[in-house]
Amino acid sequence: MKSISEAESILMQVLWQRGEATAEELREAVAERTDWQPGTVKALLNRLLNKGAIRAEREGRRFRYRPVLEREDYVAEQSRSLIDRLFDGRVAPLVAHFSEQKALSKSDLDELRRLIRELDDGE
Amino acid sequence: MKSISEAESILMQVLWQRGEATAEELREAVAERTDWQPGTVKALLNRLLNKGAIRAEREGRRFRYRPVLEREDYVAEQSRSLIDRLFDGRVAPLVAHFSEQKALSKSDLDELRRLIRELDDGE
DNA sequence: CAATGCTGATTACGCGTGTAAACCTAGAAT
DNA sequence: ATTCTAGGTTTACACGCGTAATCAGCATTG
Repeated sequence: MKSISEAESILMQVLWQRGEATAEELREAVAERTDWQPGTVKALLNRLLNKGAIRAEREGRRFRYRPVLEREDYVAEQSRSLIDRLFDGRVAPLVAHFSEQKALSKSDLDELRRLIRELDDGE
Repeated sequence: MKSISEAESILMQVLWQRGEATAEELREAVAERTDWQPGTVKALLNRLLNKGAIRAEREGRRFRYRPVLEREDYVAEQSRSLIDRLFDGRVAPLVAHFSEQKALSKSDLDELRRLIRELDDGE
Protein backbone atom coordinates (compact mmCIF):
# COMPACT_ATOMS: atom_id res chain seq x y z
CA MET A 1 0.00 0.00 0.00
CA LYS A 2 2.29 2.71 -1.30
CA SER A 3 1.75 6.29 -0.26
CA ILE A 4 -0.81 8.27 -2.18
CA SER A 5 -0.01 11.56 -3.84
CA GLU A 6 -1.51 15.00 -3.50
CA ALA A 7 -3.72 14.76 -6.58
CA GLU A 8 -4.78 11.26 -5.67
CA SER A 9 -5.74 12.36 -2.17
CA ILE A 10 -8.16 14.89 -3.61
CA LEU A 11 -10.10 12.03 -5.16
CA MET A 12 -9.86 10.07 -1.92
CA GLN A 13 -11.42 12.97 -0.05
CA VAL A 14 -14.47 12.75 -2.25
CA LEU A 15 -14.67 8.99 -1.94
CA TRP A 16 -14.41 9.16 1.82
CA GLN A 17 -17.06 11.80 1.90
CA ARG A 18 -19.66 10.00 -0.14
CA GLY A 19 -18.55 6.40 0.22
CA GLU A 20 -18.51 5.67 -3.48
CA ALA A 21 -18.58 7.34 -6.87
CA THR A 22 -18.11 6.83 -10.58
CA ALA A 23 -15.27 8.42 -12.49
CA GLU A 24 -17.56 11.06 -13.92
CA GLU A 25 -19.07 11.88 -10.56
CA LEU A 26 -15.60 12.33 -9.19
CA ARG A 27 -14.68 14.62 -12.02
CA GLU A 28 -17.71 16.79 -11.37
CA ALA A 29 -17.07 16.79 -7.64
CA VAL A 30 -13.60 18.25 -8.04
CA ALA A 31 -14.38 20.33 -11.12
CA GLU A 32 -14.09 23.73 -9.53
CA ARG A 33 -10.89 22.95 -7.75
CA THR A 34 -9.08 21.27 -10.62
CA ASP A 35 -10.39 21.35 -14.18
CA TRP A 36 -9.22 17.79 -14.68
CA GLN A 37 -10.09 16.12 -17.94
CA PRO A 38 -11.92 12.78 -17.76
CA GLY A 39 -8.74 10.99 -18.77
CA THR A 40 -6.83 12.55 -15.94
CA VAL A 41 -9.32 11.30 -13.38
CA LYS A 42 -9.18 7.82 -14.88
CA ALA A 43 -5.41 7.75 -14.74
CA LEU A 44 -5.42 8.84 -11.11
CA LEU A 45 -8.02 6.21 -10.30
CA ASN A 46 -5.86 3.56 -11.89
CA ARG A 47 -2.89 4.58 -9.81
CA LEU A 48 -5.05 4.40 -6.71
CA LEU A 49 -6.20 0.95 -7.76
CA ASN A 50 -2.63 -0.20 -8.21
CA LYS A 51 -1.75 1.18 -4.84
CA GLY A 52 -4.61 -0.75 -3.33
CA ALA A 53 -6.17 2.39 -1.92
CA ILE A 54 -9.50 1.87 -3.69
CA ARG A 55 -11.42 -0.89 -5.39
CA ALA A 56 -13.74 -0.83 -8.36
CA GLU A 57 -16.79 -2.86 -9.10
CA ARG A 58 -18.35 -2.98 -12.50
CA GLU A 59 -21.77 -1.47 -12.84
CA GLY A 60 -23.10 -1.85 -16.35
CA ARG A 61 -20.62 -0.23 -18.65
CA ARG A 62 -18.96 1.84 -16.01
CA PHE A 63 -17.26 1.32 -12.67
CA ARG A 64 -18.13 2.37 -9.21
CA TYR A 65 -15.17 3.14 -7.01
CA ARG A 66 -14.92 2.77 -3.25
CA PRO A 67 -12.17 3.49 -0.76
CA VAL A 68 -10.25 0.58 0.70
CA LEU A 69 -7.75 2.68 2.61
CA GLU A 70 -9.53 4.06 5.67
CA ARG A 71 -9.66 7.79 6.09
CA GLU A 72 -8.75 7.35 9.73
CA ASP A 73 -5.53 5.61 8.79
CA TYR A 74 -4.56 8.15 6.21
CA VAL A 75 -5.28 11.05 8.52
CA ALA A 76 -3.36 9.38 11.32
CA GLU A 77 -0.33 8.80 9.17
CA GLN A 78 -0.30 12.31 7.73
CA SER A 79 -0.83 13.99 11.07
CA ARG A 80 1.76 11.89 12.77
CA SER A 81 4.23 12.62 10.04
CA LEU A 82 3.76 16.38 10.27
CA ILE A 83 3.89 16.42 14.05
CA ASP A 84 7.04 14.35 14.04
CA ARG A 85 8.74 16.43 11.38
CA LEU A 86 7.92 19.85 12.71
CA PHE A 87 6.98 19.56 16.35
CA ASP A 88 9.18 16.85 17.71
CA GLY A 89 6.30 14.42 17.96
CA ARG A 90 4.19 16.44 20.36
CA VAL A 91 0.76 17.86 19.69
CA ALA A 92 0.75 20.83 22.04
CA PRO A 93 3.41 22.84 20.18
CA LEU A 94 1.28 22.73 17.08
CA VAL A 95 -1.68 24.12 18.93
CA ALA A 96 0.61 26.68 20.50
CA HIS A 97 1.75 27.61 17.06
CA PHE A 98 -1.77 28.28 15.88
CA SER A 99 -2.49 30.10 19.08
CA GLU A 100 0.42 32.48 18.55
CA GLN A 101 -0.74 32.92 15.03
CA LYS A 102 -4.15 33.85 16.40
CA ALA A 103 -5.52 31.21 14.11
CA LEU A 104 -7.81 29.58 16.61
CA SER A 105 -11.43 30.25 15.93
CA LYS A 106 -13.99 30.68 18.65
CA SER A 107 -15.43 27.26 17.95
CA ASP A 108 -11.96 25.76 17.95
CA LEU A 109 -11.42 27.09 21.42
CA ASP A 110 -14.78 25.88 22.58
CA GLU A 111 -14.13 22.44 21.29
CA LEU A 112 -10.63 22.30 22.72
CA ARG A 113 -12.01 23.21 26.12
CA ARG A 114 -14.61 20.53 25.82
CA LEU A 115 -12.05 17.96 24.74
CA ILE A 116 -9.80 18.70 27.65
CA ARG A 117 -12.58 18.62 30.17
CA GLU A 118 -13.68 15.32 28.72
CA LEU A 119 -10.22 13.87 29.01
CA ASP A 120 -9.79 15.24 32.50
CA ASP A 121 -12.77 13.60 34.15
CA GLY A 122 -13.90 10.96 31.73
CA GLU A 123 -11.79 7.80 31.41
CA MET B 1 10.33 31.01 -3.32
CA LYS B 2 9.20 27.61 -4.54
CA SER B 3 8.21 24.96 -2.05
CA ILE B 4 11.01 22.95 -0.53
CA SER B 5 11.11 19.17 -0.70
CA GLU B 6 11.33 16.52 1.98
CA ALA B 7 15.08 15.96 1.65
CA GLU B 8 15.71 19.68 1.50
CA SER B 9 13.68 20.27 4.62
CA ILE B 10 15.94 17.93 6.55
CA LEU B 11 18.83 20.28 5.85
CA MET B 12 16.68 23.26 6.73
CA GLN B 13 15.92 21.72 10.10
CA VAL B 14 19.61 21.67 10.89
CA LEU B 15 20.14 25.19 9.65
CA TRP B 16 17.26 26.49 11.70
CA GLN B 17 18.57 24.69 14.72
CA ARG B 18 22.09 26.05 14.59
CA GLY B 19 21.64 29.17 12.53
CA GLU B 20 24.39 28.35 10.06
CA ALA B 21 26.57 25.51 8.87
CA THR B 22 28.99 24.41 6.18
CA ALA B 23 28.17 21.65 3.74
CA GLU B 24 30.33 19.20 5.61
CA GLU B 25 28.81 20.12 8.97
CA LEU B 26 25.40 19.52 7.49
CA ARG B 27 26.45 16.16 6.19
CA GLU B 28 27.67 15.12 9.61
CA ALA B 29 24.58 16.47 11.28
CA VAL B 30 22.27 14.30 9.23
CA ALA B 31 24.65 11.37 8.88
CA GLU B 32 22.77 8.91 11.03
CA ARG B 33 19.43 9.66 9.47
CA THR B 34 20.54 9.67 5.83
CA ASP B 35 23.99 8.44 4.75
CA TRP B 36 24.11 11.17 2.14
CA GLN B 37 27.32 11.55 0.18
CA PRO B 38 28.96 14.98 0.19
CA GLY B 39 27.84 15.53 -3.38
CA THR B 40 24.25 14.84 -2.45
CA VAL B 41 24.31 17.50 0.23
CA LYS B 42 25.87 20.00 -2.16
CA ALA B 43 23.22 19.33 -4.76
CA LEU B 44 20.44 19.80 -2.24
CA LEU B 45 22.05 23.02 -1.02
CA ASN B 46 22.14 24.32 -4.56
CA ARG B 47 18.49 23.61 -5.03
CA LEU B 48 17.75 25.44 -1.80
CA LEU B 49 19.85 28.36 -3.03
CA ASN B 50 17.93 28.48 -6.29
CA LYS B 51 14.69 28.42 -4.38
CA GLY B 52 15.87 31.33 -2.29
CA ALA B 53 15.41 29.39 0.92
CA ILE B 54 19.02 29.82 2.04
CA ARG B 55 21.99 32.01 1.25
CA ALA B 56 25.68 31.27 1.18
CA GLU B 57 28.61 33.41 2.06
CA ARG B 58 32.10 32.50 1.10
CA GLU B 59 34.43 31.68 3.94
CA GLY B 60 37.86 30.93 2.61
CA ARG B 61 37.56 28.04 0.24
CA ARG B 62 34.21 26.92 1.51
CA PHE B 63 30.77 28.35 2.03
CA ARG B 64 28.76 28.97 5.11
CA TYR B 65 25.02 28.53 4.63
CA ARG B 66 22.25 30.30 6.48
CA PRO B 67 18.48 30.10 6.28
CA VAL B 68 16.60 32.88 4.55
CA LEU B 69 13.20 31.25 4.79
CA GLU B 70 12.02 31.58 8.39
CA ARG B 71 11.18 28.43 10.24
CA GLU B 72 8.05 30.10 11.52
CA ASP B 73 6.83 30.66 7.99
CA TYR B 74 7.59 27.15 6.87
CA VAL B 75 5.91 25.63 9.89
CA ALA B 76 2.91 27.89 9.44
CA GLU B 77 2.51 26.96 5.81
CA GLN B 78 2.89 23.23 6.40
CA SER B 79 0.55 23.18 9.36
CA ARG B 80 -2.04 25.27 7.61
CA SER B 81 -1.86 23.04 4.60
CA LEU B 82 -2.41 19.86 6.60
CA ILE B 83 -5.22 21.32 8.66
CA ASP B 84 -6.92 22.60 5.56
CA ARG B 85 -6.53 19.37 3.66
CA LEU B 86 -7.59 16.99 6.39
CA PHE B 87 -9.53 18.87 9.01
CA ASP B 88 -11.48 21.45 7.11
CA GLY B 89 -9.28 24.26 8.34
CA ARG B 90 -9.96 23.81 12.01
CA VAL B 91 -7.48 22.87 14.71
CA ALA B 92 -9.73 21.16 17.21
CA PRO B 93 -10.52 18.14 15.04
CA LEU B 94 -6.84 17.41 14.78
CA VAL B 95 -6.45 17.41 18.52
CA ALA B 96 -9.58 15.31 18.76
CA HIS B 97 -8.03 12.90 16.34
CA PHE B 98 -4.94 12.47 18.48
CA SER B 99 -7.07 12.26 21.52
CA GLU B 100 -9.09 9.39 20.09
CA GLN B 101 -5.87 7.80 19.09
CA LYS B 102 -4.73 8.10 22.69
CA ALA B 103 -1.69 9.84 21.32
CA LEU B 104 -1.66 12.73 23.74
CA SER B 105 1.16 12.54 26.22
CA LYS B 106 0.85 13.71 29.78
CA SER B 107 2.95 16.77 29.00
CA ASP B 108 0.85 17.46 25.91
CA LEU B 109 -2.23 17.55 28.07
CA ASP B 110 -0.57 19.75 30.64
CA GLU B 111 0.51 22.20 28.04
CA LEU B 112 -2.85 22.23 26.32
CA ARG B 113 -4.52 23.03 29.61
CA ARG B 114 -2.04 25.80 30.22
CA LEU B 115 -2.55 27.21 26.73
CA ILE B 116 -6.28 27.30 27.09
CA ARG B 117 -6.20 28.92 30.49
CA GLU B 118 -3.80 31.48 29.08
CA LEU B 119 -6.09 32.28 26.20
CA ASP B 120 -9.10 32.39 28.46
CA ASP B 121 -7.97 35.08 30.83
CA GLY B 122 -4.88 36.64 29.28
CA GLU B 123 -4.95 38.92 26.26
C1' DC C 1 55.75 25.67 -11.22
C1' DA C 2 53.43 21.36 -11.36
C1' DA C 3 50.92 18.01 -8.95
C1' DT C 4 47.51 17.08 -5.42
C1' DG C 5 43.53 17.61 -3.21
C1' DC C 6 39.34 20.38 -1.26
C1' DT C 7 35.09 22.14 -2.27
C1' DG C 8 31.53 23.72 -5.13
C1' DA C 9 29.02 23.33 -9.84
C1' DT C 10 27.23 20.64 -13.58
C1' DT C 11 25.31 16.71 -15.43
C1' DA C 12 23.02 12.39 -15.06
C1' DC C 13 19.57 9.03 -14.24
C1' DG C 14 15.67 6.46 -12.70
C1' DC C 15 11.33 7.17 -10.52
C1' DG C 16 6.90 9.38 -9.14
C1' DT C 17 3.65 12.93 -10.35
C1' DG C 18 0.38 15.86 -12.86
C1' DT C 19 -1.79 15.97 -16.93
C1' DA C 20 -3.61 14.30 -21.05
C1' DA C 21 -3.75 12.27 -25.89
C1' DA C 22 -4.41 8.03 -28.16
C1' DC C 23 -6.19 3.70 -28.19
C1' DC C 24 -9.44 -0.07 -27.22
C1' DT C 25 -13.81 -2.51 -26.22
C1' DA C 26 -18.31 -3.80 -24.72
C1' DG C 27 -22.91 -2.36 -25.08
C1' DA C 28 -26.54 0.86 -27.57
C1' DA C 29 -28.66 2.33 -31.66
C1' DT C 30 -29.97 1.45 -36.24
C1' DA D 1 -24.86 -7.51 -37.84
C1' DT D 2 -22.63 -3.05 -38.36
C1' DT D 3 -21.70 1.16 -36.64
C1' DC D 4 -21.46 4.40 -32.99
C1' DT D 5 -19.93 5.75 -28.57
C1' DA D 6 -19.39 6.01 -23.58
C1' DG D 7 -16.49 4.47 -20.83
C1' DG D 8 -11.89 2.48 -19.38
C1' DT D 9 -6.67 1.33 -20.44
C1' DT D 10 -2.11 2.43 -22.30
C1' DT D 11 1.23 5.36 -23.52
C1' DA D 12 3.38 9.81 -23.27
C1' DC D 13 5.87 13.63 -21.63
C1' DA D 14 7.80 17.26 -18.94
C1' DC D 15 9.15 18.25 -14.44
C1' DG D 16 10.68 17.67 -9.60
C1' DC D 17 13.01 14.69 -6.48
C1' DG D 18 16.60 11.67 -4.40
C1' DT D 19 20.99 10.41 -5.21
C1' DA D 20 25.47 10.57 -6.97
C1' DA D 21 29.34 10.61 -10.50
C1' DT D 22 31.95 13.81 -12.91
C1' DC D 23 33.89 18.18 -13.91
C1' DA D 24 36.26 22.51 -12.64
C1' DG D 25 38.58 26.15 -9.92
C1' DC D 26 41.75 27.31 -6.62
C1' DA D 27 44.80 26.67 -2.64
C1' DT D 28 48.53 23.90 -0.57
C1' DT D 29 52.75 21.49 -1.01
C1' DG D 30 56.74 19.25 -2.97
